[in-house]
Amino acid sequence: MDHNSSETKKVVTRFAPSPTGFMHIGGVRTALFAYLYARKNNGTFILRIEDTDKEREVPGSIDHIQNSLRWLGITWDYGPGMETPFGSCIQSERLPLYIEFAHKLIEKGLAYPDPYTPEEVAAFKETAIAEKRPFLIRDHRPESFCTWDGTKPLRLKVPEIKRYVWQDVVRGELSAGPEMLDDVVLIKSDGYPTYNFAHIIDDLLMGVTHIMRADEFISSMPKFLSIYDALEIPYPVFVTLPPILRDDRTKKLGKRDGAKDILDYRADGYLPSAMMNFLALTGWNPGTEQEVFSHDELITAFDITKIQKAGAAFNEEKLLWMNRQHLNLLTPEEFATFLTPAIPASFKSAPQYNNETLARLVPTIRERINTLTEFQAEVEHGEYDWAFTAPTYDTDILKWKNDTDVKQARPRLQKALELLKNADFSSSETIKATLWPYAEEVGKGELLWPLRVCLSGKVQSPDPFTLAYTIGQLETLARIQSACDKIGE
RNA sequence: GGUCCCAUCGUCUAACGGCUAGGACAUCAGGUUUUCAUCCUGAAAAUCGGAGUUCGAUUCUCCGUGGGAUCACCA
Repeated sequence: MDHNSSETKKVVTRFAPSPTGFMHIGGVRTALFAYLYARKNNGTFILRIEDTDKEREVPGSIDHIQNSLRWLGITWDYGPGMETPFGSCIQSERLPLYIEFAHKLIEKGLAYPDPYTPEEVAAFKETAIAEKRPFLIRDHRPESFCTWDGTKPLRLKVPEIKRYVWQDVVRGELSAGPEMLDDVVLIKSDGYPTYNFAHIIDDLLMGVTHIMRADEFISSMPKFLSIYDALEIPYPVFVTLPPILRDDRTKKLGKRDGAKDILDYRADGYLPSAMMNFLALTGWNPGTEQEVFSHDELITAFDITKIQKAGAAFNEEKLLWMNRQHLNLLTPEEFATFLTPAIPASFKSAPQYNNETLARLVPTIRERINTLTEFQAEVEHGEYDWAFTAPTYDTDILKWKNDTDVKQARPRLQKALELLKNADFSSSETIKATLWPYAEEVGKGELLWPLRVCLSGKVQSPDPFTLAYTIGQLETLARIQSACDKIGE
C-alpha cells in the first residue's frame, strides 16, 4: 500500500467540529489554518459537522459555528445543507456509509461485535489497574466472532500489533508503541460511528488531502493508522497544530479554563480581521518581521512549514494591540460604521446632542480606544460628557500649576474669548492658529490649561483646540464666559 | 503510573552549524507645543541544566529537569 501518494492532487482541507457548544480560540485557529492552506493552494475547504454523540450535542451549535466562521470571513466550499459530490456534510446524515465500511471490515475479519457488557469491560480494566499494567481490550478479544446484529458495539480487530511510525508536516517523524494500539469501537451500540472511524471514512470520501488538528490527537494516531491499514486506504498528510495555552501557560486553553466564545470578541468590539490576524500569529509566523496582515495577505503568506511545534500562550494584550492596528486601517467612514452600534442612548438624550457634534467627536474617540468595550467604559466614566453637556466643575481646577490664584486665569480666558469671537472654527488647526500667538506670549500652560478645563470640566481631556472644534463656536464662547463668571473678580 | 509531545526575553517569535542572539506585545525612561490619549525615540529583558559531536552548537545526539497531551460505546 502506498502511504506516500505524492502525486499532485488538488488540496482539500476540512474543519470538523462537533456541535457541542460555542467555538473558542483554539477551535477557530484550527479552522483558520485549514482554511488558509486550502485558499493558498486554490484548494477546497470543507466544513463538516461531527455530530455522532447525541448525548453531548447542544442545540443551535451548528448555527453558532457557522456564524463564528462567517464573522471571521472564513468561507467554506462545502458545508451543512449544501449540495456536494459526496453527500451530506453532517455525519448523522451519513450513517449508511459508515455501516457499509463497517461491513467491509467484518468481511475481512477485521471487525467484531464486542461480546462483553460495559460492566465486564469495567471489571477487566479494574484488574489491569490493580496489576499496574495498561488496560487493553484486545487482551480479551474472543476466539471467534459472532455475527453483528447492531446491538453490540463493533470493534476493530487491530490488523497488526506493532510500533507505528509516521510523518507529520510540523513535528517530523513521530512514533508510538503498541501499548497505544487497541481494538477501538468503530460503531457504537446506538448505531452511530465513533470519531475514530467516521472521520477516516469521511476524509476518504471527501478527498481530504491534509488533516489539520491539535496535538491532543497525537496519542490516538496509532489507532487511526490501524484503521487506515485495515481499510487499506492511503494516509492523508498530517499537520499537527500546537496547543493554545492559557495565558499563565499552566494548561491548554479550553472551555472550562476561561476560553471565551469567539463571538464574545465580536460583542466586545474586536474587528474580525484583527482576530484572524492574531490567531494566525499564534502558532505560526511568516518568517518576516511583518505582523499586521489583511485577510488576503495572510493567504499569500501562509506556509505550513512555519507552524510552531511548541504551545503558545494566549496573549490578550497583544490582541488588543492588534485590534488597534486594524482599527487604524479603517477609513473614517468605516470607523464610524463600526462605532455607531456602540453609541449609548445617553449620548442622544444629552442636552446638546446633535449629529454634527457627534461626527466631529468620532476622530477623538478613535484615537482613544482599542475596542468598543473600552469605548463604552470611557463613556460610563464620563470621558465624553463635555461633548454634549456643559461641564460642571470646581473653580479651583482652573488654576494653572504655576499660578498662585485661580483669578490669574480670568484675563487670559477673556482674551481668548475675544480672539475666538472672530475665529475660523472649521478645524482644530484653525482654532489653534488663532490662539497660538497669544498662548506663546502669555505662557502655554497659563492659557491652555484653564481654557481646556473650562471647556471639558476635567483635569484630563483632549486638547482645547479639539474641544472647541468639537462643541462649536457658540458653545465654546459660552463655556469660556461661564468660567470667567465663576472665577468672579 | 504507562505512552507520546514540547522547551530562545514575562508573552508571541526570528536566527543554511558561524557577526554583538533580531523583531513585536507588555514594562520602564525621555520627547512630541498645557493634562489624558495618540505618535516617536531609547532602555532593561532570553537560548532550562549536564555531557557528547565539531575549529565552532540556540541549532545535531544522549541523559536529566520542567511543562503539556493522552490513556471512553467523547470528539
